[in-house]
Amino acid sequence: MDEPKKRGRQRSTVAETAVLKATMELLEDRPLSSVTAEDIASKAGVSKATLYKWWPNKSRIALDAFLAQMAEDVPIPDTGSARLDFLGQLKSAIRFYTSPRGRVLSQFIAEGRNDPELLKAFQERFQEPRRKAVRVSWERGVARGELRADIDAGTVIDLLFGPIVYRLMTEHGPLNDAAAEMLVEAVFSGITVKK
Amino acid sequence: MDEPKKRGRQRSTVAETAVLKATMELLEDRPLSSVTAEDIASKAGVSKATLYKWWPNKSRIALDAFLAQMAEDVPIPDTGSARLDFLGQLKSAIRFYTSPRGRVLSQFIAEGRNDPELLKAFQERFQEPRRKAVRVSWERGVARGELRADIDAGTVIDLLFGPIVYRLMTEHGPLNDAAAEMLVEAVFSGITVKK
Amino acid sequence: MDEPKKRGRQRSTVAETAVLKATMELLEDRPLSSVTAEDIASKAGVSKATLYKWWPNKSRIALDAFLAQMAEDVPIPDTGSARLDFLGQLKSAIRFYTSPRGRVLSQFIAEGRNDPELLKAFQERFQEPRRKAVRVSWERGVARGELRADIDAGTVIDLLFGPIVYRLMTEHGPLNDAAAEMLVEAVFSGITVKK
Amino acid sequence: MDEPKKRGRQRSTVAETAVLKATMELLEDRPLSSVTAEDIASKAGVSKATLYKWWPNKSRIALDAFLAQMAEDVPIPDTGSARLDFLGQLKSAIRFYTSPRGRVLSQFIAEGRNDPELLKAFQERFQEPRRKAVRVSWERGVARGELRADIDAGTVIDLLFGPIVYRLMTEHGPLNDAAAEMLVEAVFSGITVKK
DNA sequence: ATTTAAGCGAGACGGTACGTCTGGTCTTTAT
DNA sequence: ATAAAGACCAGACGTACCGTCTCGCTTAAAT
Repeated sequence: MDEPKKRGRQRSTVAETAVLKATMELLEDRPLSSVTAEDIASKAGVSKATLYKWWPNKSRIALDAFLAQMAEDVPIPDTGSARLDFLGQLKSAIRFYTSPRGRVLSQFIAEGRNDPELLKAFQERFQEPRRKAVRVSWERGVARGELRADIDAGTVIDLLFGPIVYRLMTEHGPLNDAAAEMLVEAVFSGITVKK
Repeated sequence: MDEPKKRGRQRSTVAETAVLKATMELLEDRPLSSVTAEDIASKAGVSKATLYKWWPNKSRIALDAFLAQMAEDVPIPDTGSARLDFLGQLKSAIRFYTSPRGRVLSQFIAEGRNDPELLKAFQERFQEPRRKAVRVSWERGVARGELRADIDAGTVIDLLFGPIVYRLMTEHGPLNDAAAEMLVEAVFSGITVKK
Repeated sequence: MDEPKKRGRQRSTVAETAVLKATMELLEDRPLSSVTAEDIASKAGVSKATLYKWWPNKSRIALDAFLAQMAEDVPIPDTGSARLDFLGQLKSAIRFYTSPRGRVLSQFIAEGRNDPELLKAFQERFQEPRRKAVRVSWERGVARGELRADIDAGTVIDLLFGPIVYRLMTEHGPLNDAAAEMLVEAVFSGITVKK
Repeated sequence: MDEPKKRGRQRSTVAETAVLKATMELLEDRPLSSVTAEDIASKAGVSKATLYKWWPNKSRIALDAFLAQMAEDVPIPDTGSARLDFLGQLKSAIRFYTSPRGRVLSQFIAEGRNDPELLKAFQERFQEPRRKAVRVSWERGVARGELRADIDAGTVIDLLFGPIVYRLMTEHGPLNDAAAEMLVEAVFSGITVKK
């Protein structure tokens, strides 16, 4: 590789890892707003200066911590049936969103309201890869002639994931396998009565 | 009436109105997190003590300010067609969400992550009445035989409004009349190819 | 008196007194540079915000603390003999400078090197009153015909107090009654051999 | 020569000189407290580690920088008149103290309040040689019968230099040739009226 | 008419987190 | 071995905002 191998002390991977790990553990316990930079620093055994040397603020540390423990690449199911593919994706999304680690996600969406940079980073590094995976399933279904070519992928993705995100944020409805199944059924068949 | 007419100086409606008005004006400019209690107090010509006498915290002032300027009751369209009813409701929701005043709404959902009380109040006083209006349309459609009786109203409401809230929170897709039409089309007809 | 009695909560004299007292106690133990604002706040049972509301920085708190425990007005001895007056003033200055509280004084002169505002305040509020008292003694001596009218008071004051301040700052010589007597003898009689 | 020529890279005299020069230039501009170790390192083109390898702390670098640019040995005037000798020494001291480089001196006295080691080093390496030179003049004057043998040299030195140091530290009076002359006149003749 | 129980504006206060800064140490690679 | 680069820790700094509190004034029902 063409790494020029910088002079001087190298960035401590130990410190970075410790920070991300400590942050994630704290976030599983309590909301980002109640985790302080000092909490992170002391739990990670790192100085606050180091935190602010590498990250612009607390939220970005949290985002990195969150992403670091996510699988690198998003699996794309291929059952041969678009419906089953989507159902699988929905169910696994729901399972993750409702896990201790996944709950953190709603914090980023919330924090994104006050921090456009964070929102952008979150979109690029978390949302986009996942939306892309769904898009692939969609295109396969269209290619197979199962799905309507006249609807755009973005609309469909939001149709499936919007309700889930909505429930994640406001907790007004169930988030479980049954919910996934109902959504998929409605989206696939439509809500109207067929003659 | 059964007002015992309390002794002493009465609560100043002038002050309350001024607070709600000032708050709303501030919220149209910048996010709740950057509006301070002092900002509100000084803009309203009111003391901070008065604020905290009547509201438990800043967010609840904001919520009251937001609700105060909303129409008392939610109109329920009745065109005779469930599809047109929903389309109208969606479009008007989108128009509101994207207005200066409507944008504030996302702040409450965000703030709700750290403040369960606020979330609850927001749900009861804002969400529920609107969801109820949609539910009425749904039931009319079912009664008319247009819509499937085997899908529950909650699922359908989230199917229509989830994508919009999702886009409101993360700004990843368009929020306009066209989006409303695409959503309604997909939800009504389903996404599969009919033979 | 015509104090219009300001509206709102009055400045807490309790807090102010506590701050000054705590600060002075800390300063008797260790140098200003090692006393932190937080030390003062916590020892005084006051918040850091209150500190910075009333004082621009730590040094000014220290100066106020120092001055608060000094006698309001400087006594001017009047023995009828300029020599005895000066000797008394010198001895009591030395006694104070070498006391735990007096040692703090050198901190202000030192800190004054980095903080012109502090130096100015220190001069006006501590030095000037004391120099004035000596000046009065000087003028009495001149009026009585004991002391030379052709030397200016400033020079004489510095001749008496310069050596003491010098020793206070660099600790290179004794600071006691004997030193005061030697200084006075030399200054009064001159250092040359009289025929 | 018999230097065993140690293995490895030799201590860079270039680096040392650069550090001292850079430090002195910085100190002529602004107080020691606002010159950071990093300022010195970067201006000297040297790493901070090198600084702390050769000097225990910032103040000691400054002291070395200050002393490096002073004449090695202090001239001892010998006009045959103690009064003229002292006057010359006083004037040249004042001229130096008020020069850009000389002003730095007050920083060491100030810093000495928090750093006894520094004070000690400053005394030994700067003060003592200068005091010794004055002491020699004093002894010559005593030997010639001009000056009183019953006053100790330390007292006289402080009588002459104390006022100057005092004015250097608190800037309350003039520091110039005229001041030197007034001091010498007062110290030599005494402040009392002779019959 | 007088009391008395609020309500209110002004603004001080304690608490607590923020993000910045500097001093001084340590690690890595280059000389 | 010594240097330059630069990451690192410790911990103080001064600022900001929250929500509470105290003060003295005003208002209006109850006496």
